[in-house]
Amino acid sequence: MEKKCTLKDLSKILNLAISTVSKAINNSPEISESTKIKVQNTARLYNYTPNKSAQNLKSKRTKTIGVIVPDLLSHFFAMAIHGIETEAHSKGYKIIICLSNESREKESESIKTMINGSVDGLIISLSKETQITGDYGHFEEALKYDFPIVLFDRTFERMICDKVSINDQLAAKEATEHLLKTGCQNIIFLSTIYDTSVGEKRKMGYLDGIKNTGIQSCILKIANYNSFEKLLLQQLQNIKVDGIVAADELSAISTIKYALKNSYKIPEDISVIGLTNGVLAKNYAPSLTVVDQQATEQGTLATKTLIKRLDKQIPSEPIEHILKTSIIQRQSTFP
Amino acid sequence: MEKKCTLKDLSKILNLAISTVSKAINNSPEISESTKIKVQNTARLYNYTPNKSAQNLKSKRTKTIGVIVPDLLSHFFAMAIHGIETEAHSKGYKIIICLSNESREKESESIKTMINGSVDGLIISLSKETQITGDYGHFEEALKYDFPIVLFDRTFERMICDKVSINDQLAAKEATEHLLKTGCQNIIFLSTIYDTSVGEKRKMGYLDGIKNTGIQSCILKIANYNSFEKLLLQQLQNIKVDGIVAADELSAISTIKYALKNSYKIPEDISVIGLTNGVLAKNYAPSLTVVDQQATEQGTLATKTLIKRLDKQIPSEPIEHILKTSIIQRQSTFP
DNA sequence: CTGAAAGCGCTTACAG
DNA sequence: CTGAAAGCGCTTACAG
Repeated sequence: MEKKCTLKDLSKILNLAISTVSKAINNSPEISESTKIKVQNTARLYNYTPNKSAQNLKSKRTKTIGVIVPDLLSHFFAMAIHGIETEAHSKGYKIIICLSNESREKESESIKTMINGSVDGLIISLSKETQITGDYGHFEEALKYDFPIVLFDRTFERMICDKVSINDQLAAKEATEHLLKTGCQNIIFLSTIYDTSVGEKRKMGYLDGIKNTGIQSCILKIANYNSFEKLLLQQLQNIKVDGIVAADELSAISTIKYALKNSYKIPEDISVIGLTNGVLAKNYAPSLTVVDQQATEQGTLATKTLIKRLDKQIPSEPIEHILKTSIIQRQSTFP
Repeated sequence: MEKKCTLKDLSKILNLAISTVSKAINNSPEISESTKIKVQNTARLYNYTPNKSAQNLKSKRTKTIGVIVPDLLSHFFAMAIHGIETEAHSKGYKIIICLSNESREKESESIKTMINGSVDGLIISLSKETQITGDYGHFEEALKYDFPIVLFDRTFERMICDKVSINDQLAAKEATEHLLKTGCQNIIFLSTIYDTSVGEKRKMGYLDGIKNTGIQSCILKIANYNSFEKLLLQQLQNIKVDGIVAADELSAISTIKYALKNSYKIPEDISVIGLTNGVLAKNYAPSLTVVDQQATEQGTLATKTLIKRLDKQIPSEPIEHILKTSIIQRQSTFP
């Protein structure tokens, strides 16, 4: 491995001071055209590129953003990160990704290793465990030093920092109202994520949606996909159901799958609406009507907000963005 | 924003030399137990954490790995990155992710910004454009300096570096043979990606598979999903077909969808096998038999190889790993 | 216009 | 056992 060329190497080769070489390379107006050209040419010749760690050490900025998400395999986070990366890249930032795997411990560890000069700011969607335990101690240090953090999607209202989210409660309410509009009279809420803040909000939205309609609320919690079919069938046989609001994409698709398998017609017997969009929703037969969670947009906006914060382009009070969701009408509900 | 505590700060507080403080914190045997304790306590008290950029500058190592992939939205890469992150994390490495968006330009840019002391090594899956143009000039500099690179999945045989991949041609051959084994006699190959290197290899594998079986080869190319149903039906009415090898996941799922819609039974009338695994394949009804591309495993192995290379635990000649693919038997083919 | 010097925050070989 | 000094590679205020 050849050694990388440094300013010092160039200065020796060119017989100039290191500082002169540095300025010439950075196109400082202090330096004469002729030496600039000379320096830049030999720099190119020797494939000189400035050492990032050294630059970061001086500038106290790394031009990288840390991202901590629960996982990458769910389409939502993959899309969000896509949005984050695209926006970051367009502003000259790189992103470092850490996965919390829904574990508070790993989230904590990631925060710790990233806030020590590895990144300029953090974009985080909270892990399930953090939300369940309600223990936000691992954010204390970062917040104490005013380390810039933007929370997105899975946020925590009492944390003082910038936030980007959708109104999950409203989204679920609109989903419920959509079913009402298409004529459903017995709408239940099905959730496999009832222990997250998002799951809770969506449930509340469902309750909002049926308020004053005379519909009896009914919430079907399913902890494990192994018992999905059994629990769903029990429910369908137990009370009349003609509409289901599912708290996420996979549970909505599973609902359709098992309902069809047991000879229910979708949407004739049961309309199904899901609370996130993804490949499954789009390509399933029947395709799934969903409330879009604006994954890419959340990522993009979180990044924009963070960079503005870093550039001190926004007032010091935390900003909270709430994105509008929209319903994508497909085949699992009546038009 | 309070200033972060540094060694210098601690040394002033403790009335010790910076070097002593540094050694005490790093548990050097040179330092007496008593001062170690004193130093470590006040370090904790002041929330001291070493500055990463400074450490990197000294050690010339960043303990981070750069990852460049074409996109994140395809399940394959999301899984691969999942594997990379998990393995990297377990070895104390962070990962920086850049997306090439299938563009050679962006790939090149990412390489350039990462090899300057931002990361210790690179894991890359080549962009489509790079593969089509065959222009690998942007790797020259990195290779010249023996910068550690591991290529995975979309590799380039003439590049001298470590590689991890599967044998696409063999995978398609095995898919075809799987259909033969289950009794199919009229097997066609369906592809929407016939213009990529991978698509070409899979087609070759199909041809390998039917060689010496007396089966008439038939390749159905579909350029656009808008005409998918029409072209598929034409084909099915035109000649007898009882088995379809689809070149990727979505085209396999679409095949099932439109076949079912037109009253063909899967697998009774037509068996379908797809060449990548993903959420769709797993959750569709019927679920799709696939040749698994070992996404996570490719990611994991690429990371292991890279870290071994960084630790100089492997001989200097490049290593090429070819992972065995395996068939995941599901409902779209007979057992 | 060029250069010497200080400093970013750390580590480590060397003295004492 | 403790500390002074050099150095990682860069930038920049200050002299000349």
